[in-house]
Amino acid sequence: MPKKALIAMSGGVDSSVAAYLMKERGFDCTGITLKLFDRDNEEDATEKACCSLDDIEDARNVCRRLGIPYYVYNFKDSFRENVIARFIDAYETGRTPNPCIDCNRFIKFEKLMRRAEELDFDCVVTGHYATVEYNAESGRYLLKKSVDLSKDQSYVLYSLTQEQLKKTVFPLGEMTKEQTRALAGELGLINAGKHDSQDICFVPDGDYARFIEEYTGKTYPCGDFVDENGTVLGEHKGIIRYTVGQRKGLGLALPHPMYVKEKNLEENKVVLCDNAALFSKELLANDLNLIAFDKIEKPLRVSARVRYNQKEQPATVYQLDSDTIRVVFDEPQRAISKGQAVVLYDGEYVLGGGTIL
RNA sequence: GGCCCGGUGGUCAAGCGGUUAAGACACCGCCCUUUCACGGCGGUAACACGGGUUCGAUUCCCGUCCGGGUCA
Repeated sequence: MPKKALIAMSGGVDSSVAAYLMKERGFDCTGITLKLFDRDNEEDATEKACCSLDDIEDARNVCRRLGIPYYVYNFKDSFRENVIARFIDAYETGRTPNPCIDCNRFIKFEKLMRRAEELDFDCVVTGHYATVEYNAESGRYLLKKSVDLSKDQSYVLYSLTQEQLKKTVFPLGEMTKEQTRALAGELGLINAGKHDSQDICFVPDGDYARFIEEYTGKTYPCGDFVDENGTVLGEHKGIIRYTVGQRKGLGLALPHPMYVKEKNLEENKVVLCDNAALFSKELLANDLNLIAFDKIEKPLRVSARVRYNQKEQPATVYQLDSDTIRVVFDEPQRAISKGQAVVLYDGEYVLGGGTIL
């Protein structure tokens, strides 16, 4: 009796090849696409974002070619609740969310995984570039970077629990992106040349601030840009439009480039500074999820990232309580932003991570 | 009203009798990127106006207009 695999397919190359690989490995595969939201204007839905009709047609096409069943699951409600609402809330409270992490945490590996269990699937499969490895010694499932470090997505998967990792397969973890595309080409998959997704999937034009305003029907008032002394430098266009470390879009002509240092919600002010003032040495994070062990008993040396595309930085981690850690970097880090994730690594392994406070 | 100073791209700001009229910041595009950002590369864009002087005026002179300062 072959194991049953549920393949989460976006319509892109990666998950399509993942489906193929699982089939090759002898799994009884079923492809599905999550319908996460409705597009307002379908014409706008370029290949940049998922969930368009084209993407569903591509996924369906691939499944037909692979000879596996295909379904579309409607997860719009939970996506709205767990991803979009949290995304908006974060911006409204002065943080900078990472919706991809929430989508993995609450949708793909939570809601979808539960659905898969109900339907007696043995595992959930995605096209992420990362690897799950069982460690017999510790009896734990470990999350590891993909061999293609340039495409590694372990950062956005740090929230996976042992139960989730146990039932997760990432068939692309040992492949490079080039190999994936080449294989898709050999197989004649319709999306072999389709470009990678980017931007926030539910904000296809990249203007997330406009999305929030349209979605909520609110407008976010203008306020002052001030320097670190409180001197007014200009007017900002609504506090949701800025994130710590941001330079572009300020619209200010000053002698030097200026960056967002922090956002003051109470006074609706955005504080600016020069690049050097953006660095800080430590942070607190909650939403702690540890993968490699249950808790951090004593100060732990790690390398850590505070943003998706960042080189890891040496640091020491202290666990403060079951949900909170303190991370002290050896060298000050630039633009640590509330709402982004710190992810802790030991070499190729993800130890865990949390949401920056 | 008199006197003085200044008016160069969106902003700031070089320069000067003959230049492709710098640069910075902003803006736009591309690249990077399954978040937001950072970053890299490239791009659009200016001599207030009217007269002179000169072979030639952004540059010198004179007016006009507009700022700022100052003096009864």
